[in-house]
This record gives sequence, C-alpha cells and structure tokens, in this order.
Amino acid sequence: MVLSRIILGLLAIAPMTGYDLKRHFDSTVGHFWAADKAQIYRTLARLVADGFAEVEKVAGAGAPDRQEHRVTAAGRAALAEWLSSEPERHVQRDPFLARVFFGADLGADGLRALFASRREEARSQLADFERVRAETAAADRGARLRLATLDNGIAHLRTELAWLEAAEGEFA
Amino acid sequence: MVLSRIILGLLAIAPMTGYDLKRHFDSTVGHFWAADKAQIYRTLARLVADGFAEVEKVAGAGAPDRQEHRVTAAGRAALAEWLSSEPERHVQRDPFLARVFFGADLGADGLRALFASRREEARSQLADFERVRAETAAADRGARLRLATLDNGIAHLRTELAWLEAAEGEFA
DNA sequence: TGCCACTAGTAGACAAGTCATCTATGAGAC
DNA sequence: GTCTCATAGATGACTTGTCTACTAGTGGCA
Repeated sequence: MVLSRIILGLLAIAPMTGYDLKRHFDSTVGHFWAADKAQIYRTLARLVADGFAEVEKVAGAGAPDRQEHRVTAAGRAALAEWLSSEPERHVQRDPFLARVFFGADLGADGLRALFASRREEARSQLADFERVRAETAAADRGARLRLATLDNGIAHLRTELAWLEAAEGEFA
Repeated sequence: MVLSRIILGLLAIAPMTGYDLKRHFDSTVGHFWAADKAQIYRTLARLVADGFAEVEKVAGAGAPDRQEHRVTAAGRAALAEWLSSEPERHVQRDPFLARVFFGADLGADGLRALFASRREEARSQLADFERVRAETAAADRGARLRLATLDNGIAHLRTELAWLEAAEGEFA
C-alpha cells in the first residue's frame, strides 16, 4: 500500500518510467523507503490494472522503448484518500540492534566490529544526506517539506553516531 | 533470517512457547523488531524442522498444553554463525515520512493532524521505553547491552520529538 | 448460566519484499 | 571487434510479513 501510494505521489510530480522511479528512490525517497526494481515494476503494473495510472509507450530514438507512467484522475483521488487516512504504525526493524541485543554472545571483538561497521554505514549515510540536502533548492512548500524529511534523517543519524560512540566506549 | 535468529537467541536465554515469545517480543525486542503471532509459530516450526530447536510438550495442569521450544547445539552454532556474519543493511521504512514527503498535497490542517498523531505515538513509545528501562536491572553484560538498545530507542525518540516540534512550527 | 478475558496454538489467504536471471539497445573503452 | 556499462523492462521462485478467523481450556464476574 505505502509503496504504491509513494509511487503514485512521485508520478503526480512528474510522469516516469519504472527505471526513473528506481533511480529516484535510490537518491531521495529511498532514505526512508527503499524499493526493489522488481517490486516497482510489479506495483506499476498493478496501478495500471487498477486504473490509477496510464502507460504511454515512447519509442526510444535508438534506445529501448520507454513506458512513461502518469497518474489518472482516479489515481490522484486514491492518493488524496491515502494521505488523509489514518497513518500506518511505524515498525522499527533494525538488524543492527537485534545483533547488539545478543551482543554478550559476541565478545568484545565481535561487538567492536559490529559497532565499527554501523558507524561507517551511518557516516556515509550522513554524508549522503547532507550532500542531497545541499543540492536541493527550497523552491516551494513541497520542496521545503521534502527538505524537512532529509533534516529528520540527518538528526537521527547524528543521534545514532553519538549513541554509537557512547556504546563503543562502554562495551568495546 | 533475522527473525529466526532473534528467536533462536531468545530461546537460548530461556526455553519458551510461541505464546511466551509473542509476549516477549511485544514488551522488549518488539521495540526494534516486531513479530506477528502467525510468523512466530511458523518460524518456530521451521527452526524445529531445521534441527535448530526442539519441542517438548508439557501437559498443562488443566490449562492448554504448552509446547516448550529449546535450542539445540546446531541452533547455538547457527546463532553464533549469524552473529559473526556481515550485518544486514538497515532499510528505513517510515510511512510517516512518506506522508510528509507529499505533505504539500495535504494542506496545513492535514499536516497538523499528521504531526499530532506522530507526536502522540512518539510520546507514548518514549514513556514505554523509559518504563521498561527503569524496570530492567543491569545485572550482567548481556543485560547492560539490552539496556543500551533501549537507550538508543530513547535517544531516537527524543530526536524525533524535537524534530516534530520544529517541523510543526514551520509547517502547521 | 452466560459472557468475557486470558492462555496456547493453528490455518489460510494474501500482500510485500528479495534475489537471480533474462532480453534488448546504444555508447564508449580497450 | 569485442567488452563493459547504462538504459529499459520483465519474470520466476522464494521468503517474510499481515490479517482474519478459528479451536479449546481456565478463571472471574454478575
């Protein structure tokens, strides 16, 4: 559901192919909702089947044909309905914490390695967020809201890094 | 994979029934890895099929029979192997942020409601974390590590609440 | 006596997500 | 000239996760 509505929302900003969507996810929305290629294509197919999106085959000049998807009126209505519906509960699902939970079985070395890998991950994510944030213009209200979601990510990553340092000091 | 290893890890602390596991998840591990009842039972069945756990039927004195699951040696080995393997990547999947991303379509009122519901959710989660944290004794290294995962949750919730206030001030 | 909540487990359908592999084409590298 | 990379799209098999609805016993309460 959420993925299909995100895709609908992105298509409402601009018509796109599955391939475009994948790139878009990886560079922006993917920070809080990743999407697999296979799933994007399947979801697009279902959106079309449900009448929420239309396809337009654009003959590629040499390159493979593009299938541009655009939202229909019904799609916009579905998006609006979802946006105003009760938000889904956010379920944390963090494999790193799952490992820390059993960290005692891991020994000091294992924990150190675990913390180190997470720290690297968080650092590179933080750099990525900050780069994207710097590149994004606060043109209108929509863009400022999207910037806010990036700020949220940045705040959480900083928190995470601070916690990691404290935890490493204590346990590794 | 992660769920099955978490279950293995919990069973390694103490033998349990599926029902016990469900309660355990909801009150502790569930903060960073929720589990559905149906899934717990299925995963337990697979662990048994794979030889990683054993079942012992305990005739309930009046009450329904319990199926106590305990880890086998192979299970402990599988757990150790998982713990020392490359950690899974942490994929954020936050429906709230997905909604904020399209917040411009939502209007100020919709955004206000969205932020308010998240704030309530975060507040009650924070209270829950702090309660559990206060109730948990820092008996040994394992317990201190589990406390650390709670501290991580608390830190993130505080960050979230601060961000929410800032974002609400700006947009709603 | 009937109803409800709790404990304990099971079944089935379905939605969502992952992983690997496949077909094409064009551009540029070697 | 072949090879790799990026573009564009798709499928099959599989695992995970969610939702609903059961069976069945115990104890409390009104």
